[in-house]
Amino acid sequence: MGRRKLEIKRIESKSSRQVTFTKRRNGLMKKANQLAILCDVEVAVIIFSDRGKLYHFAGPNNRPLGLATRCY
Amino acid sequence: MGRRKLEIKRIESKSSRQVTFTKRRNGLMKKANQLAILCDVEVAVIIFSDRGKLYHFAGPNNRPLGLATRCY
DNA sequence: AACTATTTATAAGA
DNA sequence: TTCTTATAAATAGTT
Repeated sequence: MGRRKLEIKRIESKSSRQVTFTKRRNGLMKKANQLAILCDVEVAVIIFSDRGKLYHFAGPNNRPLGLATRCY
Repeated sequence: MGRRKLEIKRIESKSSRQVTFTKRRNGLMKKANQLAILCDVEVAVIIFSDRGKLYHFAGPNNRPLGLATRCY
């Protein structure tokens, strides 16, 4: 989505990969949150790279989104 | 997104909620999968309703997406 | 289940 | 790296 169609394969450039990661991570979190609210379900998203981990679980009741991510 | 802007709040109509759930669940899964591939990270998505659960974890290596969902 | 009118996400660029 | 903008993609309402 954007100026040009992007082929879905690993982005070789580290800097580009980092930029795309940040943008798409935010987008995914937003979508997950919307799904949770609109459809009244609980959603958790976990993302981890091979070098680090962070995680965050869905909240106590049935609404929040959990997101975990780390990128190097 | 779509014919009209949708306010992000619980969809009251059960049938509409179900339809939206299916559409957006698929969209979220696709986005998660793209993120995993493009950015070379592992992603898991878990969705559960108050009535049922299904879950699926990220695969053994660092690529696949895990998705779990159930909607009533 | 399909179809589009629109909205949203986002790839490049600035 | 934060903002902009052209374009691709997702999807709300409809058929």
